[in-house]
Amino acid sequence: MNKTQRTGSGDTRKRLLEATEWLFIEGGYDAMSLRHITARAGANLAAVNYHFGSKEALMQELLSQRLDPLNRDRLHLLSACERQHPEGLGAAAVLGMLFIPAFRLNRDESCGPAYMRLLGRVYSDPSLFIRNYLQQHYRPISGRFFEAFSRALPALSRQDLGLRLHFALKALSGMLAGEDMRVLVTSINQGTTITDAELLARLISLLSPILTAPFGTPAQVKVIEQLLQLDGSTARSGGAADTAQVSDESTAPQWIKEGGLAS
Amino acid sequence: MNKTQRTGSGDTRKRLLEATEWLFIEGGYDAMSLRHITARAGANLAAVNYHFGSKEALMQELLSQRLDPLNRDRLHLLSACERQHPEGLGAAAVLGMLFIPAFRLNRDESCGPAYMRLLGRVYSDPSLFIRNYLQQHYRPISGRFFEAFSRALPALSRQDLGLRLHFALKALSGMLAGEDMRVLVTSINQGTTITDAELLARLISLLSPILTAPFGTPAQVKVIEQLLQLDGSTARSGGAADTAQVSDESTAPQWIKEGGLAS
DNA sequence: GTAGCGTTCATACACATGTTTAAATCTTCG
DNA sequence: CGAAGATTTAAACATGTGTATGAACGCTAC
Repeated sequence: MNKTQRTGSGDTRKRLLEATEWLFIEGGYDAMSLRHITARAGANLAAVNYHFGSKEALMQELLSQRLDPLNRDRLHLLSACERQHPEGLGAAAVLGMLFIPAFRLNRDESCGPAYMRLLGRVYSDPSLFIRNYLQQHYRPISGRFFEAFSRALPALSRQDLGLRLHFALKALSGMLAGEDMRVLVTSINQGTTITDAELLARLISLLSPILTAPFGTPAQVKVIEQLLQLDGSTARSGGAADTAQVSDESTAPQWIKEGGLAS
Repeated sequence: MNKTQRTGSGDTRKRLLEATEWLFIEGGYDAMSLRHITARAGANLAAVNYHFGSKEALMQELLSQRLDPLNRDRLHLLSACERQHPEGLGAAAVLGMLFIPAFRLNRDESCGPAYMRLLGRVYSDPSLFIRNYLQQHYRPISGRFFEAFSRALPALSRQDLGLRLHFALKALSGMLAGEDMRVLVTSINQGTTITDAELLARLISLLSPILTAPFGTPAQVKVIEQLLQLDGSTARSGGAADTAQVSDESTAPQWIKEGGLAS
């Protein structure tokens, strides 16, 4: 389909892709206009439609370049690990297979200047086009990993597992997209940067409880039920009713102490 | 400032607000144009600017109507509970103070048709206007709850706590915004709907480990380090190198078994 | 009835978006 | 050189957006 495309200065294509990547990382798909892209790339407005055909085709090219190697590596790593451990993998290990290739690629300069943030944007972008692209191009890999998680957590129903996975990945992409990675990297002992491996271990530590934590006990449910059934009189009356209303919540302390992790 | 505004048919204002709420829930702030709003409300295009002054003012009015009571209830509930339990609250309890008012308001028909989804949209909308509004109107309450969490989890540094809270709330808003609440409500024992209290208990069960889970052990970090340092040769070479490469990962099984939760 | 006022309406403005066109320019090779 | 083809350019198009204007409508009170 594509001709050789190797004449003249020729790097306009590359510059357009670079500018697109930056602007997408910074603001997402909708906030990234062709005029911004071409201005940043030092190219003419029509260049995008000449070299790629449309804005969506340009974005598709970028996503393909960035995401295809990632998913290929993920599948390879997962398959290889499963082959090597027929006794089964734990949920944390499967999470590792999902993240380790991303961290590997993040080290290559060839894979973009801020690979993690790019990934975060991709997974959390609200644009219909991006969501459709992901749904189409990620079906095989997501199914593959779902099966792996399902084997690692046989006690969970498939619906429950889907819910928890969705929950975990939403948290992750929201984190990757923002500036928060920096915080995650340099936090805790303030100032000292941590290695990729430590960062990865932290991520897995935060995410795997989402997959494995048991649901609330009947006792907790009962306490919450009582808290819920107190009509929200604070909203209507003034402030005097506060103490009177809350004195009804005298059944709470057991749960509050039971569920809490005081120092 | 506002006049009594009580003449003629007069319900245009209300219809505009209702249409705005629906369209915001369905697509977010940017996807919601004045022409869509007015068409859905059966009003003229100019009606928004006549009754509210601008699109942003209209949205601000909606957010104020929906969010102000929520935050007032949250603050009241937290203060009352703290007063009643001077020995301190657990992290799960503070999470409860954050969510219980939302569930209470969700029962009122007067607070909109899909209060939870509205909340999810508000917290996850990428529009600059919405984010600024939240940052301005939520500073007191977020600071207040941060202190409560900080007291409940004194072992965590403030940076660490901020990170984990951000993480947890990203997961939550991503979940609320989608259709996934339905799944959460009707899942597990397929078909049987669960009560609000059970749902709330599940949410807290999923979120509180994010706040309390310890970070990865040095042993895990070491395994991950080794997995990371294998160059991603799968990306470059063909498929024959797979088994050879992965045979280097023979140090993994300890961690994989240690970290996993096999049936 | 008619003046006044709140409300609705059709319309236009200024701007931003993705896309297209045709001319101008550059590069390459016979 | 000079023709052919690839690339760049400026300009326009069609559409969508929030906002503003001035005329028309409907009701109330004098």
